[in-house]
Amino acid sequence: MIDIAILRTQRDALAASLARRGVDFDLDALTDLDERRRQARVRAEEVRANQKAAGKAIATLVGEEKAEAIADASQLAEDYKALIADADALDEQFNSIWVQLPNMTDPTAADGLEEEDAVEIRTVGSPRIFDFDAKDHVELGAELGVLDVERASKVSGSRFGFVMGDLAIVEFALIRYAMDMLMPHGFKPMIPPVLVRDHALYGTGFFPGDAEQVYSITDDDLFLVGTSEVPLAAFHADEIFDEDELPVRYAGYSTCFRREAGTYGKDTRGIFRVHQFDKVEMFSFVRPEDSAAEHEFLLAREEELLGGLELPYRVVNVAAGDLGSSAAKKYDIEAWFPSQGRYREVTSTSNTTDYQSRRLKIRYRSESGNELVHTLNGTAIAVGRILIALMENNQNADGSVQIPQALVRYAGFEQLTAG
RNA sequence: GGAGAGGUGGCCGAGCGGCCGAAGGCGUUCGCCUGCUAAGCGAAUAGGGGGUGUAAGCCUCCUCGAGGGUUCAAAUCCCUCCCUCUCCGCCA
Repeated sequence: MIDIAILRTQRDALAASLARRGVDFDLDALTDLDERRRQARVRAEEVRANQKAAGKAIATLVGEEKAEAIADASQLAEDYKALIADADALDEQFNSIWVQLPNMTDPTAADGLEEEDAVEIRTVGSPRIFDFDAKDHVELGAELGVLDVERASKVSGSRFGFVMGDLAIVEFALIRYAMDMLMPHGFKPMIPPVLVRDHALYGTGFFPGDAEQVYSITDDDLFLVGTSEVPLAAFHADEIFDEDELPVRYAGYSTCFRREAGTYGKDTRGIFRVHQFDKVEMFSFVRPEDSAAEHEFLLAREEELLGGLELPYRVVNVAAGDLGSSAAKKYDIEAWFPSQGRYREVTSTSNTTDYQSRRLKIRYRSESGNELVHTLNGTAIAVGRILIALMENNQNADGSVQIPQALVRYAGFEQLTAG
């Protein structure tokens, strides 16, 4: 949710921001509604103030005077009820529209509406040229006996996988690798709940917009998170930090659940796009003036992690129209996937400015009063896709897979081999 | 799943129809004092919306878990829901 003051004082900037996202909103109607709701509120409050004053006087009166005063106050109470109902209805009408507005777009976010409009910032490493027929991760995994998607579909349907044996150990290695890399930078390891209540999803901007991507446990009014960003952000809901506590950084490890509604026929092979995967997610709470730098900082951590795994990748600045509702700016890192012959997203880091903190009421005490913090998130390790990238990029002609040096100390072996 | 207790400001904790947005304590901040960062003294100290003002400020409304209700008046009474804790049962 963005600041309502922006509608009143920076309407042109808001209109420009929406235009860059390709979102169409009738701001004139919204401004009109905003004015009417405030007027209604003032009318109701005037009557309420009179009613309260009258009520206080009653306590000091007796007999007929008292009876008369009660009758008068009674009328005021009735009037107030009608007026406040009016004001509340207008508020509700306004808010239902307002929460749908996406975050203000950062001027440095790339122009364009589509995924393809992302602007490449840099490429690191280069795709490997194979002197043998490279296999994809499904084939490699099956032959090595470390990945089974066929049985997964028997058990759970499409878009699931069993990660097995040494490949499972590589996941554990990746997690520890990520934590060891992040902890020195002040990230606290967290294992959050993956079932959350709806306020956490509203607070992070996934509801109402992206509700169709979220698994719901209707019997208990709980929802499975698609990223630990959700519980990590909501962790500090309704709290006020002391300024010197900031920045607060977390590295959350959790399973992530996504319905992938509307992606039929897209990335259907293997575990590239699945309903369930594990991820280490970075999350930061910072002062507003620090968020742009923090965003670069998170990107730097992502590059450090990927670079350490020796994977070829490129960094892109995501187009305004492809940002999602809560991000003002977003960088994706795309690693090279040999079987697809192209770069695909493996991490994503967003500066959500005060969009989430406003909804979650996360503030800090500053000299000029309490202010909303800025929140940012970024993928440290999306396990499934990294496992694919490692297998496909580091495969040998005999179907074995080389483990990057940085992981060997955690995994305890240097290769994935059959048998 | 069964039985009970409770949800009040940064924290603890009183209040149980009107003088309560809320005693008292702790903490924090500012000032004073004391020949050292201790004690003591004084003051300030919840969040949010709206109006007005260049601003400091002033006015006003809402919030004592959430939402309804009773009443001229609700933290206080009634209803529904949520959450936490204790005991029992079950369980990784």
